[in-house]
Amino acid sequence: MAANSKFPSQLVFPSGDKPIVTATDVAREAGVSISTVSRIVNGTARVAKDKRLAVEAAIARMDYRPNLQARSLKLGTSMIIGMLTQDIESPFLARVIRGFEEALVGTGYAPIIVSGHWNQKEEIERVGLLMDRRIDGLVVLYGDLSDSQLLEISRRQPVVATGRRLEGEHIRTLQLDHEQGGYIAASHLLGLGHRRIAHISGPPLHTDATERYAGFVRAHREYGVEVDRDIVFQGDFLEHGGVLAMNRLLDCGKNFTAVFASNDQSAMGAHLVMYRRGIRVPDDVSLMGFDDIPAAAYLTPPLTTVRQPFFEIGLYLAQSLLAMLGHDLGELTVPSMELVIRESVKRC
Amino acid sequence: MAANSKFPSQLVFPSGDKPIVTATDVAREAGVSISTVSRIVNGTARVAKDKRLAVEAAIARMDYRPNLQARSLKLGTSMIIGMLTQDIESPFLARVIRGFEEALVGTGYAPIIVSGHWNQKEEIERVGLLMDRRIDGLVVLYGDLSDSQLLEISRRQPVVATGRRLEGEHIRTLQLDHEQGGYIAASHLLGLGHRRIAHISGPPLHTDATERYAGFVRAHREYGVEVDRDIVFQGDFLEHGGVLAMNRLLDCGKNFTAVFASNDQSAMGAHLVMYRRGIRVPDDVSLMGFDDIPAAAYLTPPLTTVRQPFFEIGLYLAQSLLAMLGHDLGELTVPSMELVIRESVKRC
DNA sequence: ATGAAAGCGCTAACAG
DNA sequence: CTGTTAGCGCTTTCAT
Repeated sequence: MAANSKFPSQLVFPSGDKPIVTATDVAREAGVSISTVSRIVNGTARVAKDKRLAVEAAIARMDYRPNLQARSLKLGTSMIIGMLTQDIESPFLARVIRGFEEALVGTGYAPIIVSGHWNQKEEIERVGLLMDRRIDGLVVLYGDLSDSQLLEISRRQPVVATGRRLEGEHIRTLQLDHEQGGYIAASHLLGLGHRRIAHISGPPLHTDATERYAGFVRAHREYGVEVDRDIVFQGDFLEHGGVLAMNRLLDCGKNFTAVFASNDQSAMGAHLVMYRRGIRVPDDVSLMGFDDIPAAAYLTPPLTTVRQPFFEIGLYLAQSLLAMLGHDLGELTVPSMELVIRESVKRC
Repeated sequence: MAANSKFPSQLVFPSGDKPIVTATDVAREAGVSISTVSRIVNGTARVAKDKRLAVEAAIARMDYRPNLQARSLKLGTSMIIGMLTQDIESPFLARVIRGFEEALVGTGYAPIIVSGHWNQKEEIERVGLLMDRRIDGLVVLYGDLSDSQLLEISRRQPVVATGRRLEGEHIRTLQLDHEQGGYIAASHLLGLGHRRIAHISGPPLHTDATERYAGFVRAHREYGVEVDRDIVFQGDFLEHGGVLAMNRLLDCGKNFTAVFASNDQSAMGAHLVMYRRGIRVPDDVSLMGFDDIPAAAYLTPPLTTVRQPFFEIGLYLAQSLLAMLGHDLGELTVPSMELVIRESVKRC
């Protein structure tokens, strides 16, 4: 069997020393036609037992693996899903990706991830590259692409996006209720007796951030307490923005008993500033975050926050996309936010 | 020009409503042959100005984008690089990926990332999937693949791997000097007068971890102080392992003035335990980490640690791989570790 | 049940 | 300078 030790001349050694074997090679080795090989590999039709055995033996012996690119070209489907994320280092985006990835296991689809770095031009370019590879679907995790750009993109392949609400035939969006999240956070503080609550906001154009603030305002209204705009300072959803805002807050001379940071990363920055200035959390001031990133549980004190179900968001996105691709996965449950009480907030 | 409003019948609408246009369509539209289109798109040869203009106009008008899969099939190169990571949520792996990604920008290569979750079986399967897509190169970020498996894989396409040392024609490895890193950490503590230094180790089979410990031991030897094995406890490189180890350490009754955690995540766990038990860092005990993950700078107090240049590691890996793929990028500098002094360690 | 042949979209000889 | 043609590796009619 190992008798034909000389390889057919057309076998190539692309960059390694191991020949790359094609279905044609397997067919020759097994003494059948290439169509038979294909049928066996894909289980597309019945094949006589002896041939099947011969082919399977050849496949194993030669270590044949079908070329997915060729198959894709023929089938008109790449089995790859493009993911546009903003920053692969972001703790919460990473968790969404992880959930998405998890849902894809076993489906044959593989994600290819590109980063846009919150830069519209870059995002467009990267998505273009993805589309050049004929992705079967695209998931857009936040970012600065306009709604109409997204709609246009969805004319090529199904799109699912987070952080916006959008209607379209080949597009699905997931937008959690951030207003409600902000409301939950503020209510918790208000319910514990806090009446002067400072806020570190997010990027002014980021709707997730502005909605959280809106919920913060609504909670105040319900409690009949006025929000003092003098103690809301702008952050940028990053740690450093949190330190800047917290410093300004402390320097403005106004008093307050709690601060609601628009996300955990801002809260971490604020926390550090208070540590530096000898302000104890939560004894001197309570601190509340938003997101529940992995590090939140290991701050000292562990951070009270509103949990966004990132992993489940990833799962949900994958399911929505798969559904548009014709894979039926039954009911989809929309994840919701929930208060995570730890130790950075105390009764006022 | 928009006169021919009826599309050629063979145009298909895969899952969107926008026709997918091929080079053939462009050729027809511009009144030239398909090879001319190819030549213009790739800049492969001189083409008469009028035809070039006509083709470019057609491309713009029809919004043509070459099908990379087809090109790959023809060229025998996919322009995709596979990355096997262990956990996309790991703060340090994410940074390596980011560096890698950065180095790839503009090269035409795109990474596709899969996770192995520190599970050999899973790793093999994912790498197989990657190879089915005929990746042009593979980068292996740590993991449980054996050296011989890696060598075998490198017979198909160039491989670059971290966390081990390995020789092979189509394989390059990057292994930082963790022994030296451990030495740096321990020396810093010893130099500040600490004589009883506890250690939270990493996974016992993880060579990075064992080497760090070896460096820790060497530093002690040089200072002529004995390491007390009773105050080294095993962790797992994760936060929770850090809390478990720290609790055991505190409960064992032995005294110590500093703890060297084998990585920052372990240090975070240990830090939380001390916070809980009212032990002040660094006043009561000094704490030293390893890695310098993003969160390290925002612990309270900010964590003194040994920085691993993850971003640069990513860059380096990309360069090595690109070099094997025939792209000359000049000198490669091997990044080294360095002490990052913050506030979690003080003189004893 | 199986083989021959066409063709997915593209590039690269090879002729003109 | 430009068009014709032969595949890249695969799946899938269409005959047999």
